[in-house]
Amino acid sequence: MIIEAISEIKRGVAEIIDMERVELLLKGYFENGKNFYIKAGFDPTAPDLHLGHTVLLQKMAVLQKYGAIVQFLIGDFTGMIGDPTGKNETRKKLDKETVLKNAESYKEQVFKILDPAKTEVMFNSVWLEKLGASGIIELTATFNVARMLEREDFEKRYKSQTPISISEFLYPLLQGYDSVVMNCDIEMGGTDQKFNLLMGRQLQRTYNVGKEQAVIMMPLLEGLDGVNKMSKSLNNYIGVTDKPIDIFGKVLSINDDLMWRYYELLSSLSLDEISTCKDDVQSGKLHPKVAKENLALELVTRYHNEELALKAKEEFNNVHKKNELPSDIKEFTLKGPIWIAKALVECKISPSTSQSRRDIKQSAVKLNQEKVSDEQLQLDQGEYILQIGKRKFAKLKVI
RNA sequence: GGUGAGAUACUCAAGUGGCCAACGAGGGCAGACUGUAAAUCUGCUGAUUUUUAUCUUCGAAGGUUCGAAUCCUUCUCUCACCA
Repeated sequence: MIIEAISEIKRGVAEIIDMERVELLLKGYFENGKNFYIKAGFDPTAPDLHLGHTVLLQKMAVLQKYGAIVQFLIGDFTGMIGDPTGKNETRKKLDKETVLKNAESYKEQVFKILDPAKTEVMFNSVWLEKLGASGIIELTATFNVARMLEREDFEKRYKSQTPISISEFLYPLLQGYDSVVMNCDIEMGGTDQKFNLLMGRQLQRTYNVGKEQAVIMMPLLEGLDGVNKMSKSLNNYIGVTDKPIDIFGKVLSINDDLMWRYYELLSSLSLDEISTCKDDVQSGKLHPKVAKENLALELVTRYHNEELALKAKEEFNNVHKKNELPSDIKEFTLKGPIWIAKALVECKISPSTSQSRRDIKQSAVKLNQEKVSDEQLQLDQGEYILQIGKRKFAKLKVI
């Protein structure tokens, strides 16, 4: 029983620090029904969860089955510093109202995966605001600059002469302090969080809370481009609230290598099933597109339902194979006569008339499924379907 | 506090008085080929119905000049060395 649990927990993880502790916690649950706490921090600004987040959430859901209570921490205080991991940018502090609203939105999305009965939502401003200057000084005294600079991204930036602000040094310290206050047993995060995660362990020791958290790190899911990590700002993400057709389409647009990565980290298929599937594709028994469709179906089903998933597949094939139009094109009504380049801008499928002209010149623009070659074209009264490239559509009524 | 170097479009990075809306690379968009995949090839990539034109843009504000990303002054920010 425990052994099965362990192998399920280990699947796909990048690294576990202090595996003995994890095993101990599991043992406590299986033998005495003792629960334990798992902390995971989230940024308060972006309540749009995408599949990159779900890698982590799915793993937490697994742990919930084995006695974990998830401490879902919303970093409303640390959020204003900005995590130095990756990009650096000092953010404005959000007001309470917005934070609470975002939290609600988080819950809505998170509970598609996590068990609400075993989840506590927390805000770190509750204790960090009370910390005060003396508390912060005490905290900073536990660490030295050289150690801080050991951290890979700091080191890189330091060597490449990219500025690092002092406040960024504070971020990992505060995140670590969260662990002290929350008294958590395990903290989870992406591999890019390693330094921050270890900080919690370190500070729990320094502050003598009587335990040192184990750390479970999940790999970062690559975004649709297959290179960068999935993120909202790079616009290479699949959101859990995306429409079925969008999830389906986005999954189909990833390249074949990436598909296996997604299978491994997102699918609920067992590793054996996945490797069989992979073999079949390699031997030509299974078309890679079908394998991709199966994955897409699974994901749409998870975040919507099976019926919608099948519908999305049908729609997708209609649009792209048979060249039909998608079913839910946005509609606009404009006064005519109107210049086509302008109409494209008004329908929000082109950023400027200059861009429209360029697209027309490259015969990327279609009017009622026919290529447009005259960039001066005026549209009179009537209904039209405008299209740029393969993905941008709009329905236009000219009055 | 002192000295020196630097800031160019989404990013990196050329350009040191007119030929600069600004080389090149990456990214992005589009076309061909496909499985709306990848790879590859091609075109485009500030704005505007004055489109072989006009307007705005090379950290900010002024100045010199017929003309400035380029020269001068002040300011802001970054980095390095010294203290």
